[in-house]
Amino acid sequence: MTSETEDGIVSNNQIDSPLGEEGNYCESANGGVILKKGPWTSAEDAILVEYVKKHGEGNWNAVQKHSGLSRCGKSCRLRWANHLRPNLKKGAFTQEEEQLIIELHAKMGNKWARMAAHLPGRTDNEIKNYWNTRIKRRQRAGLPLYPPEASLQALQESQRCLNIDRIEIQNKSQHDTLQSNSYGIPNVMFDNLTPNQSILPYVPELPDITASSVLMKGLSSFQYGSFMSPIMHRQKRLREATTLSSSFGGGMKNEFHLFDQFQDVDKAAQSFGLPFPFDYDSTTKNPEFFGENQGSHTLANGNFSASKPTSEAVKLELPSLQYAETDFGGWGPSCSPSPLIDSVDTFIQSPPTGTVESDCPSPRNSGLLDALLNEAKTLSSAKNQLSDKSSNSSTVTPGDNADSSALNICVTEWEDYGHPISPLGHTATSLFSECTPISANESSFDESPSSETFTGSKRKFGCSAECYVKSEPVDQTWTADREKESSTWLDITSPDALLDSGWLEHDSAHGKDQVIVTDAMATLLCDDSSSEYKQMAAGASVNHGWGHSSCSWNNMPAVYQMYELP
DNA sequence: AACACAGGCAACCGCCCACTA
DNA sequence: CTAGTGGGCGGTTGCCTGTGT
Repeated sequence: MTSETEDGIVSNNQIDSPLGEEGNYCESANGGVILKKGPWTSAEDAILVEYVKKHGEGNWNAVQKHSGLSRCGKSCRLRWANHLRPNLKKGAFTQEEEQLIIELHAKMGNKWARMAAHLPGRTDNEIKNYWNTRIKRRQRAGLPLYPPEASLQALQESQRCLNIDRIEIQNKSQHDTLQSNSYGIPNVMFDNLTPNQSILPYVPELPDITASSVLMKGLSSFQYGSFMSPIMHRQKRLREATTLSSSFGGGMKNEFHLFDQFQDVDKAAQSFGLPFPFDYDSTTKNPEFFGENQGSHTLANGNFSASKPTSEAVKLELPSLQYAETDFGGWGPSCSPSPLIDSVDTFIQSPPTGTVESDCPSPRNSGLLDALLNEAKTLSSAKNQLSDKSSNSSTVTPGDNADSSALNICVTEWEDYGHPISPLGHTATSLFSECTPISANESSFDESPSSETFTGSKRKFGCSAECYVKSEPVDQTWTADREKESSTWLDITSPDALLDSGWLEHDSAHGKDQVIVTDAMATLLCDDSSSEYKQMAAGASVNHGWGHSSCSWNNMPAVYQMYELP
């Protein structure tokens, strides 16, 4: 807590001594010097500012030696970065900043420092606090974390990323070395770059559906895999504070920088559950889209954030948007809500002990999903064939009504997914019903209207959001067609449903419950890889959930592990 | 008006990782 | 290989403020 208000009024008892006699002290690591903790005094600030003026930033541990300031280096660095640094903005975020934060978070996840790089004068901590507060608010209000605009933008960019990924992989397969360009990124990647991509200027536009995007499309249901990326691969975190701007501008150090960024963008968009290629217009014009996506967002709201080591219960840290939807639209006639939420949530809370990591050297190692993808890619030599097959199975046609509905998540659909044993403690239906269609003018991202609508008093937030939100009118655009669609939704939270749907088959002929991955999924995974997994799956005894698999569960690809039930 | 309570927020701490000498 | 350093991020703490009683 600062000792100084924004007007420069210094609080009492903290003015005179740089040591701040009221402060806490701790033993220094070196020399037994007592270092102060706690709030900074203005005198300390002055010392630090003076030091930085003289010596510049960096070498923070020298501050204490040279200036006599009884603060550890890190404390000095943080103080400088968060409070004393020139050009720091103080005060509330502007609407533009809020919007940018939302967009950035949709793309990056909890990459506060990187987000801060896009917000001059703002610090990562400031953004984090803002976001966490915002999350709480929206969770209570049963609102989605992201407005549709941010979702769509992130989605579009993610599609490009997927395409880039495809190209990169193709490039690798065609050239063992990356000598064609020093970064291993085809020149074509930048040819169609949209110059107005303020958020992700490095993301080029690439046309068409691709093998990897098809995979993503089909597997984006398992976005949790990639959501865990920052957790599971934290050790692989790359330094990229400057790469957002520098990578495209030529400052990129290597291809991994670039692709790590893609990975983050990737994660954001995998969750949208939108058909590919994504038709922006058809969806943005469809009011249902926004409202219905909320359902998943609401779900995600309930799952939000934080990370733990992989070996323990894992909480999600990526934006809810990123695990907002499963994308059965890519597999079936339309996009679906997130039937995996429950099961995946369970999965995440009790992940398999093994680490699903691909040996594939792809730089896009973003977690379970990427691991799967990499495996699939590695195993598959017929990348483009997959695209054909998958596009056949995913009959989404941009622009038509079916497509629009494919983007939608309807209450009734959610009711289909209301799993009685949801570990979330309530069904997806109830979660969805808590959310309210987002209005176009909510693009201000101000939650207060919702608060008023639902509560009239923040105090009332203490009550479950559904107490207030359920009174909101249900999506009136529900149609018979979509209701029909809903009957085709696959509830893969239940192995039975998988079995019923044909995705999995009992092999009762062998006298015991076995699961065989059907060709449909095989197609999705591409034939080569799936055949391998088929064998693995065939050896797994189902026992209502694959947790009792007799084959090596840890060796199962993430996509199958996701089916584990509570 | 006083009080209790809950939420918002700023700021710090601890852990971890990447980089570098 | 190791220690030092900088940096990122999750979590926590405590104060402030608004609201209801």
